[in-house]
Order: sequence, then C-alpha cells, then structure tokens
Amino acid sequence: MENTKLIAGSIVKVLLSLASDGYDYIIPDNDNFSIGDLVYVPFRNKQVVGVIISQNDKPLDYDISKVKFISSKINDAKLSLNQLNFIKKVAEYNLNYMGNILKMVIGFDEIFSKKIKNEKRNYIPSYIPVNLSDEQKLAVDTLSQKLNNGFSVSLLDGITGSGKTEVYFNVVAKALNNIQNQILIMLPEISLTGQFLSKFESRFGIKPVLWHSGITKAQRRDNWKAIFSGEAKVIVGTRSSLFLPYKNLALIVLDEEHDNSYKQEDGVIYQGRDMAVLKASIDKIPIILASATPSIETLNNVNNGKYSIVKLTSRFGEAVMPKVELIDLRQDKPEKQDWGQTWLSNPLVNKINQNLLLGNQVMLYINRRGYAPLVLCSSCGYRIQCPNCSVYLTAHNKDNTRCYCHHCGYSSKLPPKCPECEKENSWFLCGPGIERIEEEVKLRFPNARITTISSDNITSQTKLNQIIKQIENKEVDIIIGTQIVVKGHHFPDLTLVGVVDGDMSFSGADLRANENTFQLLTQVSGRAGRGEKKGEVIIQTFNPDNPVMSAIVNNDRDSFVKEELKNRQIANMPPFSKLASVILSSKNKQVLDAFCFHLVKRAPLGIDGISCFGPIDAPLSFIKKNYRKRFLLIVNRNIKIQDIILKWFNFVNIPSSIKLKIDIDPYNFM
DNA sequence: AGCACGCCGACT
DNA sequence: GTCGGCGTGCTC
Repeated sequence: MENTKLIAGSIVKVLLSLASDGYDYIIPDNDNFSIGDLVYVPFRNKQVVGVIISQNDKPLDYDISKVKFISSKINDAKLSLNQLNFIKKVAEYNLNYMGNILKMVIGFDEIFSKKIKNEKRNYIPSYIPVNLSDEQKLAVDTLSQKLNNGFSVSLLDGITGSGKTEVYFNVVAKALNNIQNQILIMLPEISLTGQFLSKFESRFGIKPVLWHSGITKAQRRDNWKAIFSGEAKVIVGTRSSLFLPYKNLALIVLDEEHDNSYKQEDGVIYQGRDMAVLKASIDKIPIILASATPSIETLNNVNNGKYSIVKLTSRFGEAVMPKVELIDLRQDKPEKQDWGQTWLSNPLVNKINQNLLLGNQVMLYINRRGYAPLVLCSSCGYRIQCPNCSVYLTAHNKDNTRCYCHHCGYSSKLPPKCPECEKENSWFLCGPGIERIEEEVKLRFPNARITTISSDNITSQTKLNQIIKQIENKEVDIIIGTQIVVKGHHFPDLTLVGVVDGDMSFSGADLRANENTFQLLTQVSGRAGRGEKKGEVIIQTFNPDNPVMSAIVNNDRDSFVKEELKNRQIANMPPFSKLASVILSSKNKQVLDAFCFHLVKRAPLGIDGISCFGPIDAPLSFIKKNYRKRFLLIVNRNIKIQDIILKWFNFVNIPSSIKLKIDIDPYNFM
C-alpha cells in the first residue's frame, strides 16, 4: 500500500494546509506518485504544497472539468501511513478538518525553501552518566523494559525534587543505543527554560533540537528538515512538536503531564497529552508521562490498569519535603498600615523576617498580574469594564495608572471622573496584584533585594534566564512571582514559600478547580527546601477546612485523589463521563439568538446517557466585540460524543456570520 | 484560514 | 470620481 504506484489519469484526494478534508486532483504521467507523497498543486491560481492522502473512492458531486492535474512531486518528501493516520485520527477526535492538522505538520513556508540547512551541526548525543539513587535506578530499569516493546503508557510519578528528569534522561540514553531512534521530550512552554536546557546539555553533550513558538524561521527550517531526515535524535518541544514528521520515533516523554497548557485552546483545539498517547499507540511505541502531581484522568487510568506506574517517593540527596502551614485569614487578618491596606498577615511577615535574617531566600506567590484586579467608584460603585469584552479591567502601574483588559489587550488611562456619577477622584483600586504585593514587600522589608517575575516584566526567555541567574547567585532575597515561578526551578537557598492567596484558583465553577488548586499549591510548595536546608511553606487562606488544604498540609495526595474521584463519579463528570462544548460566536446578536433557537430544536435531548445544556450566554459572553453562546454536552463513556455532535449538526446550515467552535474534553468553561 | 469581490460611505 | 472598510463566499 505504502509505495503502490498511483495510476496516471486517476483522481486522488490531496490534503492542503487549510480548513478542508482535501481536494481532488488528477495524477499526471510525468512522474511516479504514491499515497503520502508531498506535491505541488494549483489552488486558486497559486502553487501550494499538499499531500496525497487517498485514491478517490466516491463519484464527484461537481463538474469534472474543474479538476486539475497535480503539478509536481517534491522529491524524497513523503509522509508515512502512520503519520497520515495520526492526522486523520486527531481530526476525527477533535471534530476538525484534516487540513488544519496538516498545517501543524507542514504548514511553514520556510521548510520548502531551497536554502540548504546548516550541516555543521552535531545531532549525535553521548550520555554522560550521573549517580542515581537506588529508587531512581529501579525506575530507570522498569521504564527501559518498555523500549522496543510496542505501545505502552507509563506514569513516572515522583514528588517535587525527586529527580524525575535524571530518570527519564537515563531512559532516553538507553533508547539512543539504537542509532536510528528518535526521541521526543515534551514540556509545557513555561518549563522550557535555560535551567532545563543546560541540564540537557551537560548530560548529553549537545543541545537538543528545539521546537516551540519562539524559534526563528531559520531554526524552524533546519530543525524540521533534521527531524524529517532522521538526523535529529532528541527533540525537545512544546505540544505542537507532536505533529512533526518523525522518521523513526521510538519514545515520547511528556513531562509535567498534569499541566493545563497541554490543552490547546485556540485554533485547533486539542489536548496535547491525550494526542501524544494516541500518537504512541499509532506508532506502537512507549510513552512516559511524568509529574509530581498527576492529573485525575491519568491516575484513573493507572487505577484501571490502562497505564503502568513507577514511583519516586523521596527527594534526591539530603533534601526533604517542606513543612506546610496554613494561615487562617479570618483570624490573622492583614493589618492596615499607615501606608494603606495590606495583604500579608503577621505570621507570614514574621516568617519572612526569620528567613531573611538567616540569609535565606523567600518566594511569594500571587497569581494576579498588575496592581489591582478591579477599579471601582467609591461614590456609586461603578466598575470600569472593557468596551470589547464582558470583563472588568485590571489596573496596572499605580503611579501612572492604566487599565488593561487581559482578554483582548484593550487599555485606557484612568478617566478623570466616574462616567456614571461624574464624581472626580473617586476611584478605588480593589484587591491585590503582583505589583501591589511588591509595593507592600518594599515597604515592609526596605533592606531586602526584591525581584518580581510575571509575564509583564519577563518578555523573553533571555530575561527569565537572567533573573534565574541572579537568584542562583544570591543577588536576590525575595522573589515575587505569578504562575511563571511555579515550575521546574531549583534554588538551593530558597527556604520559605508564601502563598498570598491560596484560594484564588477555587473561583469559577470549574470542574477541575480543586484538582488545579491542589496541583498548584503542591508545585509552588515544592520550590522550598530543595537543597540541604529544610523548607517551609505558608499558605494564606479563608478556607483552612477545605479538603484540598488539609491534603496539602498532611502531604496526603492519595486521599485527596480518592475523594476527588468519588466526587467526580457522583457528579457524573470526567473521567467518568465525556464532555464537549459547542461555542457559537457572532458580531450580530439577533442572528446568534435565532440560530441557537434553531439548534435547540435539533439538540440531542431526551436520549438515555446524553445530557445537553444550553444555550447559555458564555460566562464571558462578549469577547473582542463578539457575542458568545455555549452548549455543554455530557455523555456516558460508552457513547461516542463526536457522533452525537455530527448527527446534531448534520443538515444544519451555519450562517456565515456565525463562528462555531467545538471543544472536546473542555478545560475552560469561560 | 486567507483572499478576492462587491457594496457603500467619506473625502480630495 | 475613487479610496478603502468590511461582510460574504469560494477554493478541486
């Protein structure tokens, strides 16, 4: 099949990198063609790249005179049947066009440029062994047995600081014993730091072949070609690296498997972790999922025996897990100071002082950008809102305040008077963001050297690396950070982590709120006490009795997971059911309402095992000048949710002014 | 998704 | 007149 010559004059489907499932073309007699060949075809008076995916098996439903000839074949450029199958399965699962998936495989003009890639580069790694603990050695042995043994999924479940990276590096080294093999290491964007890369380089003697949104066009071209030709052996990339045309992929390692950034939310919507498992099953290779806080879905798959598990239970070297303490904000209310309202309670302030006196480092975690998340009129209660979206604006930079929309990027100066009651100077900046915590820390600890890390001041990898160097060199005493500080970093002198608002991620009616809070607090806590010095974690909370909080304090993940799985089962939520959301958006509210009314009439209602809710205004019902409605589908696991949606939308004509987005296994309910 | 086409309002 | 903003429709 793979190399069967296609007959000249016959009609084939050619998939192009755009929203379609392929177009018909005629095989010319100027060359030999087979399924998988990359070809140039005329399309809209232009020559574009496509891939032959099948022989046409159906009669044409349009005028045959429109069908054109394939122009030419791109020599030696061919996708394997496995790769074509992966594209098809990803499209089917996520209810998207195959062409949109192909775009992630070949949709970069530069890879077909005539420029020769730099050959000077050495792609051959040579592993330099390091000392491993007995527990780590055992993990390496168990995982290595999965190599050359077909499809398998293993969870590498190790507490923060247990040395998971060294374990999978060692397995990667074993896979490299076969010189043909390629290995993909997937990371969330945020973990792809200089620290990871220098660790890689010191173990393997070379830089890995990188793939993420930040690489240059020249790097993209060279790396794509090296992956395609098989020269690239170890590839380190974010979720999109899954779609590259590997010549001989032998192992996938997916680190921080619980990380929600594996879920792609715009463009083609897919869960990178789940698609990686799909890829491994199609290619019949092992995949290792690694995490200190595995997702509920993955742990459920371990419980069901679908995935195997390898555990690392102790920290590497002398380090032990930090002690976690809760501060009940109802009792220890942060006291008002002469400079204004504060957000750090006395017990936390005292702990910070103690640690600073000992010459140690402190990290404060606050997951909110800007100065204050809300600006309200103290006279009439008016709240400043985004003109394009249904959200309140966040105040940034107190001394020269501007208000920003974190959804569409809109910004404006603070108006001189309230547009509602016309009172002047009535603005009240409500709540804390990272800038406000920085202000308080500067006032409370005037002699401490402070650095802040948020996406507003860390605009490049280089900048982040600089700050990490400063922290490593002990040029910083207090680190204040948002989400960005949570993962992967290793600072031996960091002994205290303070979580300013432990309740933050409980907000929003998200089915994963508990899980995400647990993961986040565990990961932040894991930054403390990674060297010889013992670490401490202080979490400020209004909900000290919440089971998530007690699980964190008692370092008791198992009972948290048990409880969470029980709750999900009772509520018939994933992983015990399947979800999909259907999001409709339009600039025209009337057209949108009318179409939703039409959809309800055809919705899959009253069927056993299927619930369909909606339409409701999406919680953010007005985003970037578009009105949004959503439906939520919940079905039993034995029902294929994709089929239900396809049946529902069959024979429904979607008005062209309405955009339809289908999100299978949604994570975001906004 | 692009990208061309065509309709309509504003402006030298 | 004609420039250009943007809604609509099409691609084998």
